[in-house]
Amino acid sequence: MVKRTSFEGDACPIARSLEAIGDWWSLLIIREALFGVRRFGEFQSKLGMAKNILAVRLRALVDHGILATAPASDGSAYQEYVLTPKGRGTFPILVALRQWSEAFDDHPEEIATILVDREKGRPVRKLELRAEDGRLLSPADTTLKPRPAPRRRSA
Amino acid sequence: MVKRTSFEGDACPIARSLEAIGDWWSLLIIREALFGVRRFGEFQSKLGMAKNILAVRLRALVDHGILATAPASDGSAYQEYVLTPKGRGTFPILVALRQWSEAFDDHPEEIATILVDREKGRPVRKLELRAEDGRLLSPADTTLKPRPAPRRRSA
DNA sequence: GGCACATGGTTTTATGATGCAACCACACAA
DNA sequence: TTGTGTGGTTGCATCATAAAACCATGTGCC
Repeated sequence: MVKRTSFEGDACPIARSLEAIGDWWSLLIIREALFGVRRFGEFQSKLGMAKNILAVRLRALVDHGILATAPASDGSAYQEYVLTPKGRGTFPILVALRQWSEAFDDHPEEIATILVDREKGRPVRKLELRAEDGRLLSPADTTLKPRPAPRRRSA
Repeated sequence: MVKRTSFEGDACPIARSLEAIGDWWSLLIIREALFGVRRFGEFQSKLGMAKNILAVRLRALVDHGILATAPASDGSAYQEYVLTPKGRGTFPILVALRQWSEAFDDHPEEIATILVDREKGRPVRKLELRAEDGRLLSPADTTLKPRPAPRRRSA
């Protein structure tokens, strides 16, 4: 088997999320969905991707519970693809990717847009990782621990 | 051409970052590197991936300025792969992926590790997006604006 | 120096994924 | 009923990936 190395059973949460959204198109589809895109043709024209893989990706995202198909909305009998809460939960991932580009891209002048807070129109803050008590954490300030066993009733 | 649809010239910063780290293995390699892995064989055995694509990925990450090759460190004349600042800058992306899995995975009990603050050993806070003035922002509270033209000296 | 072995890859070959174009099914309108 | 637009599926060519074999260099030991 040469199957593209599934991470489905992997214990690492990063690998698990990549299993769902780790391919070239899925995150871009989610990005468009966060901007309100819902229709097949709209995804296809905005992303400029082949229709067959768009169909495959949309199905996979629906299977993963990231998108859901809604029967209609504008009257036409076609279906739409809307984000589930799980899908909207990817927002920090997209923001992190965006901020990484903004901070480290070799040609930042080619980046066309900035993410702003809608109310004030001002750029958002950078995402930062903090400890429970509020201290700012760098990668070196963190470590991994085994997950505590889930408490069972009859234990 | 069927070439895998490069996003190199794309104006969207998310697409640009996916161009560099949007494939199956790169983020996992970076994850290992953040844990201190430096040697080819160490990446290969920990990730269980084919050596040829590991070689291709490492080269690509070096080309993108995410890893750098260091001449040695433990005496042996082999080379090592160490993260650059740009590489360490992906940390929030990995944390966001991890937290997304923790929050939405269908089988969270299979996740083996939790990210804790090294000093206290307590779980870290969730990443959150805030406005300049500190307000917590949801996706709907944000919007995109065209990037302001860079100020030139002779303008 | 010479030999075995480990490290760090490259080459070969098979298969899965991607991209494009063509085709098809259905809804809606004239 | 013919036409048009949306929303896909199917075929085929090409690319990327994976596994295993191979190879080059370094390292340890005598």
